[in-house]
Amino acid sequence: MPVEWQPVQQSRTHELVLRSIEERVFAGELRAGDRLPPERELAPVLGVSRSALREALRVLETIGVLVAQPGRGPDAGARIVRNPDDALGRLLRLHFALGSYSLHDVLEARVVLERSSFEGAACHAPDEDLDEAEELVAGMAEPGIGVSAFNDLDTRFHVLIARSSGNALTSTLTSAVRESVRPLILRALEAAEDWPATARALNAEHRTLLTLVREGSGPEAADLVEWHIRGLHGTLVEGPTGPTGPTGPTGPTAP
Amino acid sequence: MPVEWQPVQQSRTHELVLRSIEERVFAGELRAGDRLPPERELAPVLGVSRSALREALRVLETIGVLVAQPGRGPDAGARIVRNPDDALGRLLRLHFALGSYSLHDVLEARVVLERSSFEGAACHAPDEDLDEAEELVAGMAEPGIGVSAFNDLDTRFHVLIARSSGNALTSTLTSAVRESVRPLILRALEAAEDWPATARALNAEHRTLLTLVREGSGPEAADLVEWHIRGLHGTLVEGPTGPTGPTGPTGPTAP
DNA sequence: CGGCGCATGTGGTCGGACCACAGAACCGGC
DNA sequence: GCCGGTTCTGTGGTCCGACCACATGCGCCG
Repeated sequence: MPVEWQPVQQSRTHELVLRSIEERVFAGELRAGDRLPPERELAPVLGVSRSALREALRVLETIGVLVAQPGRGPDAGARIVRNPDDALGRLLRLHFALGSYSLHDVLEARVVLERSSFEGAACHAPDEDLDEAEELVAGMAEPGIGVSAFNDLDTRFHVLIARSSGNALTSTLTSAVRESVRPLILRALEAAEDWPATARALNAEHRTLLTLVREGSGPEAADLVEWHIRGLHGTLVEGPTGPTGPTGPTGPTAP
Repeated sequence: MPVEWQPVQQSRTHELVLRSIEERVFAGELRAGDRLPPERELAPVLGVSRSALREALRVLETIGVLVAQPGRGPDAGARIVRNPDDALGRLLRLHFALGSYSLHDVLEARVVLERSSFEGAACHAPDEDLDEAEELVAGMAEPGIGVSAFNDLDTRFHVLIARSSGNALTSTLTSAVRESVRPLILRALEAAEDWPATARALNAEHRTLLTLVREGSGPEAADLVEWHIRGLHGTLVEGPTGPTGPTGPTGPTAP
């Protein structure tokens, strides 16, 4: 049994186009900032219809590798860009909603990633980022803050720390994972018995976290953020992210 | 400065369609295994052309939440599925090739994720997975194994451990991150001065790792895999371009 | 010389047509 | 009555041609 069987190469046209463009990217011939030829030119060059080409471009667009602008001028047309965050966020959100990942899995991933984020931030977070984080924490400490606004600021706080850790990849992953459970956290906060007390408790943790990061206590910050996340997730319940509908994402799963 | 400005909501038709379908997923109305109406029916219902609908479906397909099959019968049509791995892999590969992430970032992410994988595997990896891992390690120990085959087996080994750790999300992330640097590792192995010795050294680590996992020594396995990964990445060089050679799909079986 | 409008080029959308494929239904022979 | 092959039907996949919206840039006209 040397090598497992591979699914035969599907040859849908737009996939071939996609592969062709991908190869140019891998080969370094297409780099961020470069512009693709106009669709009406590129399609016949590749030997496909404009529709097929457009579907391939759409794929690249959703991956965050391409943006397209109509009009005329230096900014018009299809340009190669680097914007993975939106794509990754949408991917994880959808799959979490579909039940590809259990809440427990997401919790563990968050713990692992954010521990790394805070350790990294304690080492080399620029002061201006920490100042901005301070503002976010202050915003969350506003008395009478709404659950939704708190959730927004909390998300931005964690994402900001991740970004300031100096690692773009873990930052993106952290952000996407945090976003994917955002609706659940929102529901949990809304269901909190004593919301002001909950907010105060979370804020105390945020302040301590920030202090630890400022003084460079990476391991301590990592431990605290793990406790912070586990505590919050303990109040979450697994369920459809939407407002209605019974549970039971126990459908048959993909291999 | 209450809230930052947000880019105005683009209203490209296919994005609206996408949003509409996404909402159904978030609301739990569309679940894995469900089938969408045929394109020719759905398009007029949504009030868009078939092309616009198809572009939205293509997006969902690249995200890994949809598959489409022509023909007739229970398996035909567009079905909701859960297959995030391919999508995530393609996303990270492209962005790594574009330089969205530095090699150092990927290294750190690998360390963080795989530490978690091995710790999880030490706790609850099923024996059959470990047996399969044993086979992979044995395959890598074959004398005279080629660099490419070794790289294949090595990838499968790390991905298998990740999967057996019981966390689908970190498993997917681990796999995608490992895949994204696969071409670089391949080049590094090819450039190794004494390849057989290198292979022997890596294999010794693999065997020790597997032993540690079997006996449930999670932290020790985590430390060792960190050392294992850092050692290998230390030999990598940040290649401006990527994976495959100048042209061609360079079949993975090239001797 | 300056302002205004049209020509141009871009992506975005649409409708229709045809193709390939695979199950389903049908019909014939046995 | 059963089995076989043939035809029908419905699905996604592709292609074509046309038009739309928009932003730029040029040229015309005042």
